[in-house]
Amino acid sequence: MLNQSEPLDRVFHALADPTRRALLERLSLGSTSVSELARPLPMSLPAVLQHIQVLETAGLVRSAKVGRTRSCALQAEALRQADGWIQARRREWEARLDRLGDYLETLNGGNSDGQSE
Amino acid sequence: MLNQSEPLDRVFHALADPTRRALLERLSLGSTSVSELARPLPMSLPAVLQHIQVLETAGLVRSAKVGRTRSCALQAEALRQADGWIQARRREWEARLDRLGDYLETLNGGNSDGQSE
DNA sequence: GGATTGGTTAAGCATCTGCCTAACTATCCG
DNA sequence: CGGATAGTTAGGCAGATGCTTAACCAATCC
Repeated sequence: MLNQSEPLDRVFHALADPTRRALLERLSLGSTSVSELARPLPMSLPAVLQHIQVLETAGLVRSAKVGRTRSCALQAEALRQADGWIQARRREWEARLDRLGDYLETLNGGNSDGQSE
Repeated sequence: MLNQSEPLDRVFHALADPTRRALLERLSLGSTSVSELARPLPMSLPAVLQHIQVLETAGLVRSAKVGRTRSCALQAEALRQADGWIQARRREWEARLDRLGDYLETLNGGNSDGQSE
């Protein structure tokens, strides 16, 4: 993709990085500052800033500056979107996998009569 | 990240692309072949192949060759991992957001006494 | 057997990512 | 005021990504 314009793109992309997931895990324990977030991480402050910006653009984090420190907090809404997509898929295909035929069908050559409903 | 070694990295990365999500949505209707998957997409067959390989590496799709066609099917397990991570986060922070103090705390400067438990 | 259909491999390219360092601004402390 | 602390901006670089075209292999089909 040249640029990830869709919200889901941004959310999943944000979640695809272990550093960013670590940030979210830390934030799920409570709001905190940028340098506090950066402390345990093996990288420079600017790098952490960039990760936070990615999270913020994805709508996973909101932040506000108070005095000279920036406080970051989680925002649940974006997660719900990602969750919603996954849930929809899980429902669809777990239902389907329950129908025994699908696996056999796969072994047999697939799309012969794949979508029997 | 230089390479995404962890499973969650691979799964979320795979989900971050709209083409790949479209493939999964199509596959959630039933197993099918590579060229069938490629037909509605505005890109070359090799490009679709690469997307499928990404999905397969992430454990979201399994495929097998039968005759000269390759049949692709969904695999639910990897999704459950991604889902699991999201659920854990949601539980943590939605519980937290229920505690009214957190939002105020954020507006007030954050990590002052952030993790009150 | 030769053309077709379905897939695969290889090479190349523009762009994006994640990181760094250096330099700069904006508080807050004494 | 002067120094320390917290964050921000800018520029740059190595490696990953998403795509393309061209060439190639392998089952079918006639």
